[in-house]
Amino acid sequence: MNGNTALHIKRPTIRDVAAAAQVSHQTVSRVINGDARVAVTTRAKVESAIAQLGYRPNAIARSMARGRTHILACLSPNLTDYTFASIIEAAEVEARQHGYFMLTTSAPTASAFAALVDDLLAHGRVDGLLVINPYVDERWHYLPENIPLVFIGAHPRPEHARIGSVRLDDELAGRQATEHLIERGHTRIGMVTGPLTEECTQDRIRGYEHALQAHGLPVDPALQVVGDWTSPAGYAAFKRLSQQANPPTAIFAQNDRMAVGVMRAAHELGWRVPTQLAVIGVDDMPLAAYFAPPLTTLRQDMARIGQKAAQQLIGAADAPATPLAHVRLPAELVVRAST
Amino acid sequence: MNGNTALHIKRPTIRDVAAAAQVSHQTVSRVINGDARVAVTTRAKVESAIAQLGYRPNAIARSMARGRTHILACLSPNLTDYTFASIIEAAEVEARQHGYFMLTTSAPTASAFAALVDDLLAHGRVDGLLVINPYVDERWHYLPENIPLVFIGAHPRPEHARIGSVRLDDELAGRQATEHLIERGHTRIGMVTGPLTEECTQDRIRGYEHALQAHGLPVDPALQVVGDWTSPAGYAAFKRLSQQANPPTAIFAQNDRMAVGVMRAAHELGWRVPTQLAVIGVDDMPLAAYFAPPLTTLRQDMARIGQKAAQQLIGAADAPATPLAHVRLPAELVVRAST
DNA sequence: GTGAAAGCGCTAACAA
DNA sequence: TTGTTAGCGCTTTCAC
Repeated sequence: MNGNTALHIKRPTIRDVAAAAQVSHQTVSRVINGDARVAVTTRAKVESAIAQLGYRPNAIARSMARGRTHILACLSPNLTDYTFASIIEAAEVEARQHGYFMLTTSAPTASAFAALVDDLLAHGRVDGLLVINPYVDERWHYLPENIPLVFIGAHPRPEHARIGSVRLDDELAGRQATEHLIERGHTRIGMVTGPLTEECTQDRIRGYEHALQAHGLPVDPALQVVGDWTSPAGYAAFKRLSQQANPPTAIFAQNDRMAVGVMRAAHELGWRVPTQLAVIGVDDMPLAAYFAPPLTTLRQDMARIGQKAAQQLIGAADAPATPLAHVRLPAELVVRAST
Repeated sequence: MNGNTALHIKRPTIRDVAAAAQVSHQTVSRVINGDARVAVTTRAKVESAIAQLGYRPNAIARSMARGRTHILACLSPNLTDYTFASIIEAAEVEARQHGYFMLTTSAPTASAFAALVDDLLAHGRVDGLLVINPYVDERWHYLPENIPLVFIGAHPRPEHARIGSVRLDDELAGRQATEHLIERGHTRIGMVTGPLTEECTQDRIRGYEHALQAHGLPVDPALQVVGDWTSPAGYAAFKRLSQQANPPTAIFAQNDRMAVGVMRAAHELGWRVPTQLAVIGVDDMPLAAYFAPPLTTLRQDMARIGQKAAQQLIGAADAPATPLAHVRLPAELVVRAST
């Protein structure tokens, strides 16, 4: 058998099996769907015919008849961000264990997102949607209404009822990071944030401010710089912060990439980390331990986030009445050498 | 209109449109498929009915009738490796521009791969397969025969006819890296490789050896250490290489992550980079510029690889007779401060 | 327990 | 140029 002939072999259908087993195609359908109302002997006959012909049910035909595709889609701003990729990978694995496949798509802008949702949904291709960072821009305006939805990394706004969510407990993470720096004796703690429009940015800010207040430390707006999650943003932020009359002795960067940018700027300016400047990030990306010095950070359990999100979505896809939950997972402090 | 009612609205079908426009459903089909044989007036009537009802063709029904799904799948060892993720992202964007969606799946092991292929293919869910790193293990044994296939990162073996491929010109990259170090004056150049079973590892080794020979330098097996693409492997490799009586003054790491591991080990041992040890990697991952010192590397154009691979696969899916090609893309030297 | 009939929404072949 | 008639492979009534 070679590829050429294989291309032209017509796969057996339920009717071929029925003919071989000398039953109706309906009985075959019952067998492959595990229907109890089939005599043992009949079932055996059918099963042997299935094995003999190498029959496999056609997923498209099933989707057609049932009105469900057993395909989920994940809409992410991109696929290359390590946190997104890890979440998607875990979600996909979980989905597959429940008999679902995952279509992954990236939509860098709100309008690309809108087009994507339209394509995906209007055509009835998917049974549910995982949306990573729905509030990263205006994309949430284009959310569909007639399909199960689970957000990752954000809590649905009040107007979005019936949407599940899974995310890091960002406020707690902000508090943990800040308290760790306070415990190390720092009192002037700077912060590099994500974009202010993102909910997790706001939550991490809140955690930071609560921690300072809880320890009787002032909240100085001059110590906060807005970034965009990239290393260059962290780099620029510290160049700015370091010029202050009374510069910070520690930086809480809201993610690892910005933390790395901060360290690079500090290095260029001749500041030693951690003795002259302590730096802490969030995420625990795989290379965190390989910077100079190895980065202290708050580990986010991406695998668990993806898994939980997929579970919720599948629950809702399988049984539309399933109530959706809002899950928050804690971060774990990983102390290395940058603090 | 709220989510609840939307859930129960039955989407209009081709027949609803036909009724509204007072034509046969077949005429509607012709209109939505851009068939020329439709009178202008009829077309206008149909189009306005479509607009009015908000009709959208159902993709599943189309797949059913046409026997094609317009879905491709990408099988990757994982989704989190930056190079894989970039390739997949680009392939997905390209696919979507041609009306295809991309199902992404990760199969860490050969047996997971086999199960996946079986699920995907037997059920007739996809029109083509992108396989990243098919020779990473025994997974290539489980390749399907009756569907267009494109490999990424490896050239199909002779027994796999009719399979396309796209990859980096690994031999050239190995040569470029080595020659760059030679130009810097190094004569004892160590190498940390990927797993020897992978084709790209072998090709990069070949490029390295050719470069040495071309410059009259000896090929010393004691200077080569096998790694597994991870940072810890690079770290361990240099710890070993540094203990030699006559240790190397430069290291060609076959990817950036291992290069970073090498730099970390060197740092711990008190070797200064690049004065006492030059280090070059391959990939140009986004954080390459943020290590200490910033990493010199050979940039791999992942976006282009993914795009080319998707183009080939789509060509083959759209017209099965399309000949498949074997594309090799050159790497680009990016000089930073580690050499 | 089993089978016959109808239909999911669309495309394709053939008529008109 | 348009409409009619058959399916695609399966599930879902509803009989028997």
